[in-house]
Amino acid sequence: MEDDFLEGLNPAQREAVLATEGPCLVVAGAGSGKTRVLTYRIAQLMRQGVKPWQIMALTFTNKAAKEMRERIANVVGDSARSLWMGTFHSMFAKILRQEAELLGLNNNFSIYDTTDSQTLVRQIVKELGLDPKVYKENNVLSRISMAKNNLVSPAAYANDPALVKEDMDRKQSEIYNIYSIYSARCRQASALDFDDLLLYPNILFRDHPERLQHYQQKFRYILVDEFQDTNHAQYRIVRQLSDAHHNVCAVGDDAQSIYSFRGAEIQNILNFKKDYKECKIIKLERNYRSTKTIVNAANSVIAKNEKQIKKVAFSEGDDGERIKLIAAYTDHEEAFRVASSIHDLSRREHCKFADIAILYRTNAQSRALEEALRKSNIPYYIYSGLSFYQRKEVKDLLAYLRLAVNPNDDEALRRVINYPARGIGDTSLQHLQEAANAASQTLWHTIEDLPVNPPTTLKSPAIKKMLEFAELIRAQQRETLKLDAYEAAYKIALASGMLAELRSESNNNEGLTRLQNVEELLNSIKAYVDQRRSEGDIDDTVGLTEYLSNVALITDMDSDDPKKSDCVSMMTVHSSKGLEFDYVYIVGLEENLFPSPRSLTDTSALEEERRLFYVAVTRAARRLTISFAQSRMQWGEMRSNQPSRFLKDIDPQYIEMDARMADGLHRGNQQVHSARHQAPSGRPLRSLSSNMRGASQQGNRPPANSYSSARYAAGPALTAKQLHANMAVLHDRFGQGRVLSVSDDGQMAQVDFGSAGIKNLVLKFANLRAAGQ
DNA sequence: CGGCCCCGCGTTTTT
DNA sequence: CGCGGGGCCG
Repeated sequence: MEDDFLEGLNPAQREAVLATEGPCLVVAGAGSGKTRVLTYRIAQLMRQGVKPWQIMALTFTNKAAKEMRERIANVVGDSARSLWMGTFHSMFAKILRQEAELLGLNNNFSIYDTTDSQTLVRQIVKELGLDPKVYKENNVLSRISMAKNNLVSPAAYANDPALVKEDMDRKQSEIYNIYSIYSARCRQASALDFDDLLLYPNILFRDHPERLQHYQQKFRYILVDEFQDTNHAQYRIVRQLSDAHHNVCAVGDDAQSIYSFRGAEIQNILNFKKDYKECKIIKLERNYRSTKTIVNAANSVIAKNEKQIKKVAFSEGDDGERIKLIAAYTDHEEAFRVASSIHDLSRREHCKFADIAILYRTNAQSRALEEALRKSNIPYYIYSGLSFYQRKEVKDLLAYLRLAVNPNDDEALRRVINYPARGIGDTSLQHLQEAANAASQTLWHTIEDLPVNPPTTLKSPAIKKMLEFAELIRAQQRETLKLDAYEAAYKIALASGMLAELRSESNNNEGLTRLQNVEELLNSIKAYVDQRRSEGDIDDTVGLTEYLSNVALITDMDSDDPKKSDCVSMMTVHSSKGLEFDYVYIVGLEENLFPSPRSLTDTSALEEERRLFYVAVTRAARRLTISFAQSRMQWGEMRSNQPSRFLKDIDPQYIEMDARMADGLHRGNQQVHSARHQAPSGRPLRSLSSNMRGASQQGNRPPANSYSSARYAAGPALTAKQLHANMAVLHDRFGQGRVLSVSDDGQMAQVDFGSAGIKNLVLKFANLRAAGQ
C-alpha cells in the first residue's frame, strides 16, 4: 500500500506531492490533475506525521473544499475531518468568531451578503441626501470593496489623495463618507460583509502579533487552490501565516484568472517566485482531459496574451475531431442549431445529456437556448445566477433567524419588521432610523428604548406595533436557546406569521412555489442538524447560531450536480470553471458580447476575456462546437455584430467550418479562416422524437442534502388523523419506523426508526407513508 | 400605509 | 424584453 501511494502520478505530479517543505508554486494547467495533486500532497503530509489540524487548505468554493475533503478521506480516513479545509471566507469566519473579543466584535456576528450590503449603501446614500443615480450602490460598493481588499480603512481612504482624486474625477466625492458610515453601521449591527471576513484577519494579525504568531505556529502547512484568484487581502493573510514555516503551496493557473472584476490579482501568481525567493516551481503541463486538437487550439488562443507564465500544455490523447463552427443569422437560429446538434449527438452517438454543456458569456443568452431545447424535448438544467438562498421568501425567513441570534442585525430587521405586514410603514421606519442615527444606535436598541425615549416623530400606534414586534423577536431569542436550529426555525416561521402569510398566498403557482421554497429551507435546516448530529462532533443541540454561520457562506452552486439527472448543463463561462464535459458548445462568439463591450478599450481587460475564452475551450474533453450569430435580440432590439476576434485567435488547422460559412453565404466573417468543409451540419429542425422527457428544470433548486426527493415519493403522505401509536411508517430518509406518539396539536409525531434513532418529525414536512407489507 | 404603475436600466459574480 | 425601485394615488 505504501509503495502504491505515488503510483499513477506522472513525474511532475509526484514532484509536486513530495515537495512538502518550503514554498512551492504548482502551475496547474486545465485538466492536469490539480485536485489529485492537492489531495495526495495533503495525504503525504499526514503520512509524514503532520497532524491534520496543522494543515490549512484554502479554496474558493465550498464545492472544491468538499470534493477535496472527500477525496482525502478516501486516502487517509476519518482524520481528514480535522483538516482546516474550506473557503477563505469560511475558515476565517471561524477564526474570527474565536478572536471576536480582541477585535471588538461580537462572536455571534451576522454575515451580510451582497444584497444586504447593497440595501445598506442605498439607505446611506438616501440619508445623506445624495443622488442615487450618481451613487449607484454597486459602484459605491466596488469602491468600498476595493478599499477593504487593499486594507484601506475609511480614515485612510479619506486621507489618500489618489483615491480622493479618483472619486472627485468621477463626481463621486462623497464615497469616503459613505464608506465611513457603512463601516460604522456594520460594526454597530455586529455584522461583517464578505470583504470584512478577509479584512479582519489582517487587522487581527496587525494589532495582535501574538495571535499571528499563534496561528503561524498552528498552521505549519498552508495550501492555496486557485491562487490566481486571490485578492490582496487573501494574499496578505497567506503571506503572514506562512512567514514562520514558509511551507506554502500555491496551486493555480494564471491562464484561468477570470475574476479581476472582483479584486482578484493575477500578479499574485505571476510574482510568486519573486515573493518567495527560494520557491520551487512545478508545472503540470500534461492535460488528461481533452483531445490534442482541443488542447492545441486552446494553446493557440492563450498564446496571444502577453501576461503569462510560459508553459506548454499538451495532451497524450487522440487527435480528436476538429472544432465545429456554427454560423447563424440570429440568436434564435443559433439556439435551434445547437439544439439540433445536441439532438443528433444523443440519437446518433447515444451520448448522455449529462455529458453536454452549453456555455455563454452572459446569463441573458440562456433564454433563446432554453426555448430551443424545450421545443426539442431536450432536458436541461440552468445554473442560474439567482440562487435558492437569494429568493425573497428564503431571505425573509433567514432574516428572522438572524434576528433571533443577533437582534442588532439592522439589515435583517429592516427586511422583516413589516413582513408579514404589521402596519409599520416606510415613514415610521424612516423616523425610527433617524432616531437611531441621532443616538448612534441600532434600530433594535432604538426600539427597545422606545418606552423610555420615544422620538417625537413616531406616533403611538407605530410605537405600539414596534414594541409588539420586539416582543416577538425576544420570544424567539428565548426559545432559540433551548431548541435546535430546525425546531427554532419552524417556530419562528409560525410565530412570525410568515407561514400563514405564504399559505394564504399559495393559491397560485407563484405563491405555492414560495411556500414550497420556505418548506424546502426548513427541510434543509433539518438535514443540516441531522447531519451534524450524525457526525457526532456536536454533543448537544445544533443551534441557530451554528447553522447561520454556515448558511451565510453557502450558495446552491455547491449542492447537486445535474449529471445525475441526465440534463444538458447550461451556464456562464465563469461558472463552468473547474468543470468538464465531453461535448461543449460555446455560443455567442461575437464582438461586443464575447469579448464584452467593456473590455474592448483596455488591453488587460481584453486579456482577461481571452482567458475566459480559454477557460471555456478547455472545458471540453472530446468535442467542441462554437457558434455565433450575425444579429441577436439585445435589450429588446435586434443588434448585429461581427464574429468574435477570438475565433481568429484559434489556429485554423483545428477548425472545421460550417458548410454555410464555407459557401460564403455569411457576410462579415472575413476574419474567420475558411477551412475544408464537410457535410452540412445545420439541417433544419424537424419535429423531434419525443419519447424523451422534456423535464426541464430551472433555477429554484433545493439546497444540498435536502429532502427534496420526499415530495416525489410514492404514496400519499399521512396526516395526524391517520397516525396512531405503534403504527409502522416509512420515511424517505430514515426508512421504516414505528410511531410512538402524535402531538396534541397534530403537528408533530415521535417516531422510532430503530438504528436511525427516535425522531420528532413535523408531519407537514416529514411525508410519512404507511409501511406497506 | 400599501398597492399599482411607470420608468430606467442592463457583464461576468467562487464568498 | 424583464426586473426593480420610486413615485403617485386610493
